[in-house]
Amino acid sequence: MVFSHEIAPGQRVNIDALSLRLGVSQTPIREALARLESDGLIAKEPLKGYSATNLLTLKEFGDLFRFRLLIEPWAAEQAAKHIDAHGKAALKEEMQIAKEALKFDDNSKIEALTEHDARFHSLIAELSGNESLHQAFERMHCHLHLFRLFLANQRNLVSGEDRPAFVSELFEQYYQSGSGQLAIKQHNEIYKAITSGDAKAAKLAMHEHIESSLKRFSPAAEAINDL
Amino acid sequence: MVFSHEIAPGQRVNIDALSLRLGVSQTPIREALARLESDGLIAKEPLKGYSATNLLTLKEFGDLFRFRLLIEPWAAEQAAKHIDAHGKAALKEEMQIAKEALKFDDNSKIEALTEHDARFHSLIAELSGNESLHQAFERMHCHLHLFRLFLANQRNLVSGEDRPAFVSELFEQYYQSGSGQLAIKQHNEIYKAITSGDAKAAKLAMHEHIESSLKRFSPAAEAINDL
DNA sequence: TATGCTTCAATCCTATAGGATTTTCTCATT
DNA sequence: AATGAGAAAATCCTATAGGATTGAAGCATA
Repeated sequence: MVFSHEIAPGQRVNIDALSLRLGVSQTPIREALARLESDGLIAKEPLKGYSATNLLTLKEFGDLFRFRLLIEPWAAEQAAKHIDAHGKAALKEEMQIAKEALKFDDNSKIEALTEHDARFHSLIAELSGNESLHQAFERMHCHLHLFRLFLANQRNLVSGEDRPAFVSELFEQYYQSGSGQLAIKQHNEIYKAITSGDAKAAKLAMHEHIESSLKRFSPAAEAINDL
Repeated sequence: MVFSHEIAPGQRVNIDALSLRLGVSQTPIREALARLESDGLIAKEPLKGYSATNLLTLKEFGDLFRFRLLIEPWAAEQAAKHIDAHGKAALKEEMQIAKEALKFDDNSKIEALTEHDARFHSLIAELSGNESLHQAFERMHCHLHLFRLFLANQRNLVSGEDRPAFVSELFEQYYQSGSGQLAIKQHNEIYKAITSGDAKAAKLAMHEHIESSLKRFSPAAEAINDL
């Protein structure tokens, strides 16, 4: 419900209402909220209640990408060093899904590519073989994922002239057929480097991909920060 | 209770018993366990119950240190770049505590230095200015902290001849007055580099400190893994 | 008209009880 | 003596009810 913005960023979460809505009692609701709090998706104020956390601020957005630039190129490098048949198959399958997704229509394509991107980076974190890195990545990545789902949601909700310029720009530059396959091309570079065991190339390709990503999303992050 | 080994690694956690023991009902117990599960300190098996997670395996131990080698030198580097008066004061105070702790007797010294080490590294992660890194560090570090508290506990519990060799060796090498101040010396190197704004030196000093730490603790990690 | 106090509603927080599942113990059979 | 089935105990899981705290509305007074 947080990811689908059924519970919007900043919105308060009523335990009683959720309990009725989902047809379960309050105890399992409270457990779930406690877990989400650990993930940073829900904030708790004692004696006041729970509420969904706000979207990333501009600083948090920058911190997240600088952290990604620190750990993900290394993860790709390690993945290239340790890659095996099982890992190759998993990567190949994920790339196949991405290629199929490019044939979808706009809305479906955006949704499919967003999900693909999350799985692709998560997979490489896993293939790094370092459990600490993998866990750290997963915990961090859900915030970025939420950020992008928010953008996709904005594109669907706000139609025509009311739609903020940065939203239209972002999606036309990124997801449309022209340069829209850019991310997939970059993923493919990373994929080839890892499966061929070229650690150095994998590291470099990941670094460039994340920097490219940062440049694309920065205007959106700034616009959201000013809201 | 997990940190103090009142709940030992691997031991099952009975909700009813905890509820009686702490004088509260089951609901707040369940919430706390849900949070600890997110931290990886407690594991849940549905319809079976909760139990404290086991100590780090040898692989997890290695993963954790390789991850530290990736993020902490960078954190020290960033801290040196962004250091301000407030940060300098905090670091200075922490180093002062460490120097005082060296005067304590054996048991108190070990306890104090373990706590100091946790705070020192955490502080630098914070001073890096990167919130993503700081959070990732905190989540990971509690496992290492638990690992070392376990060692300190072993030293207290197992007396004389029954004490495993690696436990005695570790503490004599590390905490005793001879080379025991090694970690503090290394901390001091890092401290000086950061406060003087020498980013390169801070990064290097942190890297060497963690590698040194890894060498000291590896025998213990292997021995525990074989238990 | 603005400020402060009181009262009421909403919501969180906790406690207790009952149903469901798992585990363990006992007993009978091979 | 060992194995399998059945029953009982332990434990988890959920639901409901009541106490405690917070926030807002209403009223009186300066």
